[in-house]
Amino acid sequence: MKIVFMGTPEFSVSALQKLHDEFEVIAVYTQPDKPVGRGLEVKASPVKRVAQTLGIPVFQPKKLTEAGEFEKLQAIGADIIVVAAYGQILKKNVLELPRLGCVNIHSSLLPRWRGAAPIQWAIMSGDHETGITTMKMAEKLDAGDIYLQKKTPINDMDTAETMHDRLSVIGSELIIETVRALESGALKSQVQDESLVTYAHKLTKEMEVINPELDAKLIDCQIRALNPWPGTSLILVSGERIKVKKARIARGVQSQTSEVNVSGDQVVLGCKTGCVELLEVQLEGKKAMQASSFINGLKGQGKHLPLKVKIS
RNA sequence: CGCGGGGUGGAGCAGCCCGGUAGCUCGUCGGGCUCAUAACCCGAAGGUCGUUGGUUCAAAUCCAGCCCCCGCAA
Repeated sequence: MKIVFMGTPEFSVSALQKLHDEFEVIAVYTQPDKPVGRGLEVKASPVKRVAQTLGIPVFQPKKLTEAGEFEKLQAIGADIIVVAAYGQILKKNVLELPRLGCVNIHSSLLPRWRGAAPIQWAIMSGDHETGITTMKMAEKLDAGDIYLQKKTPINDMDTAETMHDRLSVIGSELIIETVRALESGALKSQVQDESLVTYAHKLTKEMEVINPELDAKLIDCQIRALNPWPGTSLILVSGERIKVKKARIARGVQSQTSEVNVSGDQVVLGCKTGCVELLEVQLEGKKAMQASSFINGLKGQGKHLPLKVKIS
């Protein structure tokens, strides 16, 4: 069983490792190294770094459709191609190349949340569960026939990060099952119900700003969905930006809408309905800190509550 | 050479420009007040001021190098 693996971010790493343990991964495709982070250092993708330690040949075409790339892939001679957040669209010729086809690991319960940010959108929308889908890839993005699915609940304190980590592991397990079943020819696929399709479009920086004139419930979902990236921020009337790293729905407290206040030992943001308790915040250039520490710091500087939040 | 902020008792900050006495808001410990308290009052412990070197009679403070943390942008 010869596998070509295509993936790029951290999410794909555990799948690659498991596939390497169970089968023969003969090549890895990942996005080209690019300048990233402070100082714009050129960095290899997480998948590339792991592939190299495993001694698997790495290919990084800028575009899989470039001249000569298809022939290279063809020459590798895979039985199956496994794709996990690779970051490139595969054309028909590639999809039809391997004997057992191209299989994708997608982190949602398709047909819900096709697209680039399924984990985040599931949390943002207040879904109570999400999961992993493996599917036979089609030309249309995330629209292929479903092989296997596995659910996992979204709990009150789950963030995109905790879900990402859990789903990454589930994904690696499910892809093993899927490949095994495909190998034995015992796997049936199921067409997606187009009437249930929703799209999880790409996240943007603009989504990080908290609008205090929304329900506390929605703001809580936003904070958990956008953690750790792009994060969520309160923009104060004074122009200061306060990143909210951790929060939860507050109970039994009140605060004026769009104001940050202290109620008992809680630091709360008044929303349209209800309040959100701020647990961990971060100022520009500062480390994340407990909300109570933040309040201590304010007092030390002679600043006073409440803090007014800019309404967007 | 992408732009920028920061490292000061357990936490968060001020002090640095204009070198010379360690400050503020909390926390901790002891005592007091109170029917009581996360409130109030009194007191105490706890800091090689990131690190190395330089300037100086004197450096948290000025200068140079190094280490670490973080925001923006990508």
